[in-house]
Amino acid sequence: MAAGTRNTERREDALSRERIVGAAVEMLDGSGEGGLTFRALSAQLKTGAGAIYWHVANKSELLVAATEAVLAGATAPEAADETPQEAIRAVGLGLFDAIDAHPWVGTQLARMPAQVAVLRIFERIGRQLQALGVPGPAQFDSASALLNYILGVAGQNAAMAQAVDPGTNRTDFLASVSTGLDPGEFPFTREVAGQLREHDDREQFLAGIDLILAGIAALGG
Amino acid sequence: MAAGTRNTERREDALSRERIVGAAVEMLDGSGEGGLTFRALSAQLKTGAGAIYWHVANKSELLVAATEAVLAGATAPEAADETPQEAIRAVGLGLFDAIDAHPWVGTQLARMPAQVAVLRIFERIGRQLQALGVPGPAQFDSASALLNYILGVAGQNAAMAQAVDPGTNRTDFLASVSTGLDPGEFPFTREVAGQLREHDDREQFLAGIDLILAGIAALGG
DNA sequence: ACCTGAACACCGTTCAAGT
DNA sequence: ACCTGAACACCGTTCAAGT
Repeated sequence: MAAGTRNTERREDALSRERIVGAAVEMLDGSGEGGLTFRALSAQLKTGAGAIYWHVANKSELLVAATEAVLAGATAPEAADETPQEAIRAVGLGLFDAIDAHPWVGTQLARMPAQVAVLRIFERIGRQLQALGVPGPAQFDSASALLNYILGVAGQNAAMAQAVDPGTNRTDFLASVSTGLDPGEFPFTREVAGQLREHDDREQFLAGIDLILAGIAALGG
Repeated sequence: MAAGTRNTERREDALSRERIVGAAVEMLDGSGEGGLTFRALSAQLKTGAGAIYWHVANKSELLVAATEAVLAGATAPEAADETPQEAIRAVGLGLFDAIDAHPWVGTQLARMPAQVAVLRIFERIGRQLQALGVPGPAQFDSASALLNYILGVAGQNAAMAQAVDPGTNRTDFLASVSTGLDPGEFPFTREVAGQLREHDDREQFLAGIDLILAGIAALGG
């Protein structure tokens, strides 16, 4: 019962769904999507591989649960004094930052449709659009546009994090890719790559949201 | 040398990268992402599993090549009489329809960053924005917003196609999901689900593009 | 140069058997 | 009720050996 001095993992008595999901999140954070294995997971939890299946149906369900676990903490607590636009930006940023910290979440959101976590984002966006006064028929299209944009960014960020090895940063990677492009075929891409230095992914994400919000305002009026 | 009467697959003499990629596309179309296997592929090509590795480095490269092969035919031929907005819509629709026919392409685009196919879309969008007169500093953000939106839709469509079994349609699936949601927690989502009947994915996709284009026009001054 | 196919090092998942 | 761990049916990839 006494805690060991240098023993990091405490010997919790029973296996539980929470412990399994927690360990899965840790493994996903530490070694990426390929790092999560029922063998590695059971080794870390000090059980047999099949024990996990008593608490979790399969790997897909485990990934969904891990995504939920991460996103539960990512949804900001709805400040009362913010405008609908600010609220939408906050929802987006919460997701952006969560995926920045856990890139595998981005892949997961893009893979499974109508996941509860995705529906929750959709719901929050939709309510803010209603508060914003977007007319009924346009609400569906507007919420979908915002959600799809956010999921698109999420997916690209996740893909980038997976492809670029942890040492180098994204900007260097993209810059090197674009330098290799044929100037005749890719003039725009190469020109824009020059602005990569003073470029911030997070700011660009927000700029995109503002663009869509401006469009909603323009068409709704 | 004479063609068999009832023999569907002609016995082409040599294995080649093109034949491999072609067979891979067929298998992906027919049995989805999980259906593409080096064993199944080599069986259909009537060779050993390892033979493929002489023409293709690994499965990841094969998927990229298959995506390129499909998208090569999807890029519309740049009509001369269309406005920049129409051209952007056309690029988007070409991609939308290609992914509708080959859902695995959507997943693939979301998975690998800076794929040539993606850069080609980015380039075409960017050039149309220049033609539209979008000021230099805003071009990068605007092109990124459009690309991320398009990729987001692509990913969601792909996920949907993978999750819903071929028999049922998406609308029924989404409707049944939303009916199961707690009305107190998901009022907007449930309300919007009622509009699902008279809803068209393709039209909603275009509505989103128009929303972003309107935002670009509004912010561009 | 190109192909064969057995072998290697893995997977997710199942299931009899234990406590 | 919960856990164990061997076994099953797969994977992608490699590589000696063939032609």
